[in-house]
Amino acid sequence: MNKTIYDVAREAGVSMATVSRVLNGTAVVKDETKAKVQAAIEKLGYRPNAVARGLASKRTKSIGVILPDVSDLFHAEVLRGIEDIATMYQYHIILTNSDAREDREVDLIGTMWEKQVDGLLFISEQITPKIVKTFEEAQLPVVLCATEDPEHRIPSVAIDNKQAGLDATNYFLNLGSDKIVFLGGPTSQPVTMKRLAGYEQALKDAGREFDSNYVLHAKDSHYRSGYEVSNAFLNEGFTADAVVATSDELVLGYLNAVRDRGGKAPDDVLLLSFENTRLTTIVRPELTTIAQPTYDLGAVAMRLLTKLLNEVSIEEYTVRLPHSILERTSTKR
Amino acid sequence: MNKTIYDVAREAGVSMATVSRVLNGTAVVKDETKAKVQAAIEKLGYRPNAVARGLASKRTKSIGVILPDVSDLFHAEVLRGIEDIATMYQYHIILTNSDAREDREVDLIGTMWEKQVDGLLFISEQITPKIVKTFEEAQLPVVLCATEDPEHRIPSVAIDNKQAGLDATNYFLNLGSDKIVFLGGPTSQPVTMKRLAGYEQALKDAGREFDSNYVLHAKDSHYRSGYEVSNAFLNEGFTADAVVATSDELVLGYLNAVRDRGGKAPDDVLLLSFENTRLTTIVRPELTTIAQPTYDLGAVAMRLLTKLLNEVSIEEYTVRLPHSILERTSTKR
DNA sequence: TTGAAAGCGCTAACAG
DNA sequence: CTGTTAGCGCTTTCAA
Repeated sequence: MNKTIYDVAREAGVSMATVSRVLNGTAVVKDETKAKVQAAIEKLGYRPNAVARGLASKRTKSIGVILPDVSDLFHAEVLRGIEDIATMYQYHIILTNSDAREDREVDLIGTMWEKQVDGLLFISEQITPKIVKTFEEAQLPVVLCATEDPEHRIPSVAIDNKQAGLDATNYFLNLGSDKIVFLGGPTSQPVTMKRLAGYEQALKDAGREFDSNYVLHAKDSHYRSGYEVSNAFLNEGFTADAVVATSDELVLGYLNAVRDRGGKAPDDVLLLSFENTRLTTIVRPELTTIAQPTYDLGAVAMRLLTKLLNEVSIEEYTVRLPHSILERTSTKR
Repeated sequence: MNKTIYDVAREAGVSMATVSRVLNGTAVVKDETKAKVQAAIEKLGYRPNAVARGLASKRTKSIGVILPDVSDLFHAEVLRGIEDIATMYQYHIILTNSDAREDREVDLIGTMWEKQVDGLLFISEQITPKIVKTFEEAQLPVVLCATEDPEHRIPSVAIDNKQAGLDATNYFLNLGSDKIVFLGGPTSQPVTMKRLAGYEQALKDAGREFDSNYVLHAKDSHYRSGYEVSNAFLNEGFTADAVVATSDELVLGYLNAVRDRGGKAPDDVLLLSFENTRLTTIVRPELTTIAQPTYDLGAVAMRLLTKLLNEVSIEEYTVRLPHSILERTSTKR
C-alpha cells in the first residue's frame, strides 16, 4: 500500500503531474489519459498520502474540535453533528477534550496549529480575552459552537439563551406556577447567566418578585452537582412548584432530591431543562425541555466553518438557531 | 506564526539540524547552544509544523478511532478513556463514526491510512473477514476495543462477555428468580451472543430449562429498540421476574414498557444491565449493572496500542478487563 | 493537454 | 557536538 504517485505515473506512462491532476481535478486532462491513470491507480491500489498533500498544498482537510468533555452527552451529540457534516465535506476531525480549562484550551489551540488544521470548532463555557488572543495568534478560522461570546468577536452558532430562559420561565408563569427555581451552572458560565437573565426578565415582566434564594448555581452541569445543590436547597426548607434547569442532568439531580423526600414529578414539582439530549425520553417522567437542536448546533457550526474556509460570502457570523419548548410529562399534571 | 526551522536556526546562529535536535532530543547538544536555540524559539514564537514532521519522519503522532457512534454514551465514555491516554503519550485522535456499517468501516480504514495515522483503535459490533483483510492491507497496528473477535486475530481489550453473562444470570438465580429474560442486541453482535452463551450456560448449570421465548433481540442497543421488543414480549402475555440486558438503554426500554402497564421495578421485575454508563445512577431505580470499566476499556486499549507502536514486548494481545456486579436499587426488594 | 522542476518544513543519515 | 545534504510524497508554477 506504500505506492507513490511516481509508481502510478510510471504504470500509466504519464508524468506525476498528470496523475496529480486527475487526482485533484485541478486541470483538464484528456479522457483517454485520465482513464489510463485511473486504471493504474486501481491496479496498484494506490492511495494518496494526505500528509504529503497537506505539506505541499498547505491545506490538510482536517479541522480541530476542542470541547470540554466528549463523555458529556450534550457534547457528544453536538460532535456527531459536526462529524457528519465534516465527512460530507471531506474533512476529518481531530478531537481533544479541554475539561473547559483555559490553560488546556490555550495549549490545545497551539497544538491544533502545529497539526495544521484548516480550521477550529470550539466549544467551551466561556471565551476569555486570553482565548481570543490565542485564536488571533494562531490565525485559524474559528467557529464557536453552543458557546457564548458576549462580545461577538468570533463567528458562532448557538441559540438565543436569554430568550430561551425567558420562554421557559413564562411557560411556568402561564401554568400558574408561583415559586420557580432557576437551577444552573456556575456564575462564570455565560450560558447560565444569559438564561438567568431571561428568567429574571420574565419575572419582572410578570410583576413578580425576584428571590435570589430560588436561584441555584451548581458547580458544573452534571447530575451529581445538581443533586447536591438541590439537596441543600430543600434541606433549608424551601419548596418550589417548578424548576427551570440549564441541563438535563441538573434537573434530574433536582428530581431525585425531591424523590428522596418522598416527592414526585410532575405531581409535586414541574420540571423543565434545556439540552434535550436523549436522556429526556429515557427517564420517567419524560422531561419537558427547551429543545436545543443539539445535533444541528454542531452541523450548522461545521457548515459555517466550511464557508469560512472557502471564503464563501457569509450573511451572518452570529447564527442563532431556533429553540422551542417540547412539552413532555414532567410538566403535565 | 508561520516561522520555519530555518528562521530559528538563523536567529540562533546554528544549523537547522541542530534546531531539530533540540526540538526532538534526538542527539546531545551542548547546553550553551541548546539555550541559544530555545531562546530563539521563544523569541520567534516558533512552533514545529507537525505535517512536515510527519512526512519526513513517517510518524504522525496521530491515531485513528473508528467507532459506531460518538453520541452513544458508552462509546463516548470509552472515547474519553482513549483520548486521555493518547494525550498522555502525545498522540492526537482522528475520530470517525461508522454507524457500525461494514462498508463505511472499510472505507474509513482506507482514509485513516491516507491520513498516515500511526495506529488504529477500532470499536464495532463485529469483525468480519473483510474488515480483517482491510486491516492487513492497510498494514496499520490495530487494537480492538470493547469489541469481540471470536478468532482473536487482532489485539483487543474487552471484558469476558460470556463469563459476565453467566455471572449476571447466576446473580438472579441466587436471588431465586424464576423467569429471567435475556434482552440483547441483534444476533449478529458477537458481544450479545457471548453474553447469551453465558446466560444459557448458567441456566444449564442450574438445571433450568431454556426457553427461547425469554430471549429478546432488539434491532440495536438503543432505548427505543429495547422498548419496542419489550412491549412485543409483554403484549404476548409473557412475564418475567428478572431481566439481564446487554445495554443500559435496553434495560430502560424494558422498564418503561413495564411501567406503561402499571408495573414497577424492582417490585415487579428485577433489572440488570451491562454497560454502567452514567445513566445507571441518574435514573430511578438506579440500575444494577455488570460494571464494565468503560473508561478503562478505552484507556487500556490506547495503552496497548502505544506499546505496539513502540514495539515494547507485550505479554498478552487479548486483554480481558475484570468486570464486577454493582448492586443498585433495581435489584433490591 | 502535458511534462519538468521547484519547493512545502521537516527528519535523518553521513561527515567532520 | 554540529553542519551538509538528501529526501519524505505531493502540489503547483512555468513552459512547451
